[in-house]
Amino acid sequence: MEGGAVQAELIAVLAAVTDGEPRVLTIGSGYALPSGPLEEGHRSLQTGLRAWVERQTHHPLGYVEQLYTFAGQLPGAARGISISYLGLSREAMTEYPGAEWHGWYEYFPWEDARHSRSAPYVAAILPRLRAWAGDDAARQTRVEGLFGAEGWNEELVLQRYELLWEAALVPEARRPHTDEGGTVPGREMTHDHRRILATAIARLRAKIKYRPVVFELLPREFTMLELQQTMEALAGQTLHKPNFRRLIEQQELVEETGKTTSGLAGRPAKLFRFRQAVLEERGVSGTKLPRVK
Amino acid sequence: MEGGAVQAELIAVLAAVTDGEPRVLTIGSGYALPSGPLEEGHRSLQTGLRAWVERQTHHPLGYVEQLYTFAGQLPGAARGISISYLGLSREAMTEYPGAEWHGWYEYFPWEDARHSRSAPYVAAILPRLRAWAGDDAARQTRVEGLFGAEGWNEELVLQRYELLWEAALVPEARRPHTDEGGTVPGREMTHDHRRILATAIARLRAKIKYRPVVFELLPREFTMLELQQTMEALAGQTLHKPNFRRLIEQQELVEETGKTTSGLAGRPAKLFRFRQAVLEERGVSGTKLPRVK
DNA sequence: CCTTTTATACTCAACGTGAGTATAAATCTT
DNA sequence: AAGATTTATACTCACGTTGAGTATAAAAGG
Repeated sequence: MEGGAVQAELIAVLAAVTDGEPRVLTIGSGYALPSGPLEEGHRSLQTGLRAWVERQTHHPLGYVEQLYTFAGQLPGAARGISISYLGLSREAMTEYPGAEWHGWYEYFPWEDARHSRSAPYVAAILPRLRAWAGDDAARQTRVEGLFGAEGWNEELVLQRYELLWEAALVPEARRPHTDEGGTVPGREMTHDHRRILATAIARLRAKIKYRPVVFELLPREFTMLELQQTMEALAGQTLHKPNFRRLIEQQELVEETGKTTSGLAGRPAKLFRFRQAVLEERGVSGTKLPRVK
Repeated sequence: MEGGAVQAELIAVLAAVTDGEPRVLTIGSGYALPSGPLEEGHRSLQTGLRAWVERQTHHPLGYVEQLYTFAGQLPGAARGISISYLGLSREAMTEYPGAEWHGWYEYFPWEDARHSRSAPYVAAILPRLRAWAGDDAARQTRVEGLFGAEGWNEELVLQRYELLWEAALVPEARRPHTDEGGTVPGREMTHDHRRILATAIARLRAKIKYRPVVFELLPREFTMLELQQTMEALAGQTLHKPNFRRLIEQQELVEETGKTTSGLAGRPAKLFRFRQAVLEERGVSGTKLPRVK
């Protein structure tokens, strides 16, 4: 056979939102993402991925989309290809030993800008990045653009992580694995898994704005506040309540169920469900080009 | 070694726009995309891709982004993984034997909606799709949503191709390779290559709206009309001239060079170039969420 | 009964977008 | 050379979307 055959590793980022916290399913005490090699029996890449996730976590896999493929070091020192996926789940519960859900801001504390929760982390990171940048104008532009005061862009999760890697401020960037000079707060992961998680968060933050995927994370019936808080958890940003409501309504994404909540403090909230039509109707797409005729 | 090792095929869609036509670089008389297996010597996937494209077409590879990875049938009957890429090029010229540029609407004639050029193709396709859909409501919804009269969405290139495949209206869907019942106009390609091209077109049509990638396709200096016609060629749509101009100006993507065209009919046009700052700066991202504070 | 809490409705200015019109400055035609 | 043609560029106006803030409704809690 010509050309070198390689191992193909399948890696899953399975996300859920519970109690207003976005979580990710991990193995190895939060140190790794569910993953395993593509095997002969797998009829497709997604089939293989599902098999591995269910074997390692006993958690079913619903909505799935591909993230990225890259060549890298695989477990076992072999060179191979890693193919990563993002999955969305409604519940973050598991009894299976070894499988744990972790809040994803444990891994990226600087990414949770709700009520300036990330402010202290950013404040601690910035001087270290500036020191690293020194007189290099290109580095300065990147540092200020990604972590600087004006205009935090919540979609640039991966770029921020990669900048911290380049500046050797995350443990994964240290070879050999020393803590000399110190690193930045945030849970570490094996291999490239934290980078893959960053890619997943970035993708999800971008996607919720133009495709109705939040639905995959919510129960069938929910209140406006639950919907908003789920979005806020993902985006790491607080949203303007009346305008959020208006946005959802004018897009006709949801419909009333007729039921309301009860037993909680405050006025009862109407329960909504997503309109089935939306899930079928493809398209959407906000064109940004001034078409004619 | 545990787990089955597989072949990894790298496939490139290299696009350029010349004379108002978007073109794609092919081998095998327009029947295939440049491609080849990942080899031991390749330091990364992109390195491997570049090697193959240059070997097969002698064309250099500039801007490149990953498209999609899937498991499929590789040339030589082996099972393996295909990793596809989109590349952008400024010129569509090559002297190398076997390498040819082809207008991408040769492969998807129904996708060129400039001045209703695709209208006759759509008119021919629709009744055949409707016949295929029959009484199936789900099929009808898809047919009308993708090819129907109201609201042609130019980003759904892949979905339209896949629908034609399902309806067995493209030759690639016929096994064995017969023309019974007839197919729809449009150049055929080997394996999944036409599907990959569809993915590339869809990606590019989506991306030009929120990232300054057209620049990779234009010479360093260009007129507003050249910029507009390049966008129109990609989108397969005609655009409103004054509004297009306003859009470009208000986004501050370009700056005047001071020079103008000459020798051509009509009033001389100012020459523009892309602002260097844009290429660096840009986190861009138009948030669609009503953030607060 | 009044306070607190949460839900929901409404207002208004600023801005972006769709559509169309008007004017400027070249070349082309006869 | 004059007028027609072509292309470039500037301007207008209505309308819908968005950002920001305010007002009212309906429950639970003390």
